[in-house]
Amino acid sequence: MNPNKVTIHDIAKILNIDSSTVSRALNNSPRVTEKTKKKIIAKANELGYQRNDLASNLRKSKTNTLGVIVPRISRHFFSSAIAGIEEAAFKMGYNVVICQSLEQLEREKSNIKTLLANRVDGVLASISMETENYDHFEGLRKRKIPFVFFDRHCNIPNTSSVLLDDFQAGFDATEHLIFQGYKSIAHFSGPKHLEIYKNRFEGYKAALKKHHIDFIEELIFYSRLMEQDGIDNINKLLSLPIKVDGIFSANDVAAISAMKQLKKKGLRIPIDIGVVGFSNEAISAVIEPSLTTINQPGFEIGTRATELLVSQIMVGNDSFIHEKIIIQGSLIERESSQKIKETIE
Amino acid sequence: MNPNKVTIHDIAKILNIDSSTVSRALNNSPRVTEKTKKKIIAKANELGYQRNDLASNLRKSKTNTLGVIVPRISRHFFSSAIAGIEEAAFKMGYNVVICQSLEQLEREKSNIKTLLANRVDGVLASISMETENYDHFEGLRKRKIPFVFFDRHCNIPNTSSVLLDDFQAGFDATEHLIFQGYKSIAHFSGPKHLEIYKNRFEGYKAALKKHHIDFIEELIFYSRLMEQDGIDNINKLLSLPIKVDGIFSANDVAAISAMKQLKKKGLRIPIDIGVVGFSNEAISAVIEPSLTTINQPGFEIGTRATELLVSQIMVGNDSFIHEKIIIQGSLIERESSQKIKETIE
DNA sequence: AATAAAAATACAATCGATTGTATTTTTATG
DNA sequence: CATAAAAATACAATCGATTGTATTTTTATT
Repeated sequence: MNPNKVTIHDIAKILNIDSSTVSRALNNSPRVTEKTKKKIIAKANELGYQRNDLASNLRKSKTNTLGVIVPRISRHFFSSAIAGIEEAAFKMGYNVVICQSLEQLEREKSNIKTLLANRVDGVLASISMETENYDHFEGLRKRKIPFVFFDRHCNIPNTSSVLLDDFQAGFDATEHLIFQGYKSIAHFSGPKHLEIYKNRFEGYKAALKKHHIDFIEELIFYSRLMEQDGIDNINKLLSLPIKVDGIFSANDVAAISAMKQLKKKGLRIPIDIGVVGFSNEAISAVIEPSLTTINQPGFEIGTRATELLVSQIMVGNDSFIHEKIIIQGSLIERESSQKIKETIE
Repeated sequence: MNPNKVTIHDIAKILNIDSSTVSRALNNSPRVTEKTKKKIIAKANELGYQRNDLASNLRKSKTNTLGVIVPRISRHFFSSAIAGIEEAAFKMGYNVVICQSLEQLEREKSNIKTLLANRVDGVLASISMETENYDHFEGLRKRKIPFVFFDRHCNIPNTSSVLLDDFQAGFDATEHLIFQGYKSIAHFSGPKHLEIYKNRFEGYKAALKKHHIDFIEELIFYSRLMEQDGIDNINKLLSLPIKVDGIFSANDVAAISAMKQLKKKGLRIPIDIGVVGFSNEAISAVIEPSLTTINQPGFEIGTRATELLVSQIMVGNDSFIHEKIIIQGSLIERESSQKIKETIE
């Protein structure tokens, strides 16, 4: 017999008992004697029985599975968040299904459809850069499937999310540059509709204000913060009539390509210009000069988001407590912004 | 009504037709009139109907889902392989479920159990460093679930796999060092039982032999090729009575930490010692000096493996054609091994 | 208009496990 | 030993979709 086809009915027939007893035995129900349980479990192992979760989940209308949607799994922040999610989910008896939107709205929509069709018990999501319309998430809500945003969230009422304190991190990054003596600081921001970039930008502005530095509109560069964008931003920046001596980039990828371009143009980092990134990608510690950046505790954000989600699944009705958890990032000071030290040496 | 609870029976009742007709209409069966189809689809959309794949898959005993097991999604090679897998799977109408073994045998086993319970149609796997026993894969075979290894495979008969030509790549890497004038070349190898490391090692030996360089057992360092291992290897290597002027590391991670340690010990790369890695991690292009390495075409390996797996699923019986596909890697020459250039300049 | 052929739809079993209720068996008590 | 109470197991419906077969309706032909 193909062991993949072994069902509780086969076991029941062989042992001449009812399949309901087999089911209960395999689920360790107190309604079955130890003796019978042993017999059943032994036979199940012998036949290589493997429960069919499709049938089980269908009957229970519960899959014990959480869906995760991230822009890309290869980004350091997301892969560590996923590690945290898997860890927390496993502890609480949940499986995890991972989807990538690859920063595309259409993919994100289709991810949600797939998760829906597979009846996941809840969804954890970090939205794509293209996502400006949130109807697909409203669809989840209509179907009463709890969801929690982490990091990149949607600004829609009554949703739970676990977020980095992007304002504070943006503030810290900028103030660090100011403390180091940089005076004319540009900012590389991401798509305007994304809350995280708005908040990092607001933090930047607040730091300037605190230190009585004029905010100059021309020093803000919007892009998708991809590799090419960092290069383009530098080219634009160098053609400005204003002399810039510091850059706070809202991600590391753009910061790193910007540094390369700066070097190519003959500028010295951190002496002529200081650079601070955001996310603490693995590369940032290795490049030369190493990149000062904000560390986002991905693992913790993942676990917290998962715990929040599971607690909402447990409650099980509409009366979720829609909670926002704010996690603090931390500035990692590296070479790319050490004007003081470099100048002294 | 909770839209998540809408079934074909609800639609059938409302329209006063049979649920089988609804099912056929939604699956675009020719057995239903266009007029009826339109009516049904309209009502389905109105109610926010979403097929329950659990029920559908249970009935069809086919999930249209492929399971993927990788050591970690954060490694560049694996995330690009996954991109290739998703691309190919999507084209052929399959979903993909990703699992991480985190290099642990126990996790790998439990991944297989989960995939089995969820009745995936096939499995793509790259085994963990701990995997020396292949019983869990034999379990898949017993259940007649096709599987294909990619990159890190098991050397068991009658399995399909898509592999890098590790021998050739190891040969090329080593010969490149020899061409550059390095004469005493050490090799950092991985766990002995993994085929990929065996083959890279064999390639190394073959290159030495071709160029009449004696093979010296002491110059082979086995480890798990993690960050710390690169450092440890250098310390051991520098304490040898033999002067080493080249290193071929079986992965980039160990190569990079080794370079750091070499620099710390005052050795100049590539003048005093040349280094070649393996895998072409993103960091390798960015560090200084940039690392010469072997590029593994992850995306292609992913698509090829997926195509092979799906073809075996299609055949559907035991008579799989167990195929091995060998893909060529390519040497990417960067600064860490350019003795010739550096010496001339 | 009658009737055969074809088209459209309805019926009913099925996938495999779960679970409330009913029945049988065992144990305890007078 | 009788009988109630408790324990163990059996029965049967159910989750939601699919699909082979049966039935009804429509269309075509004479």
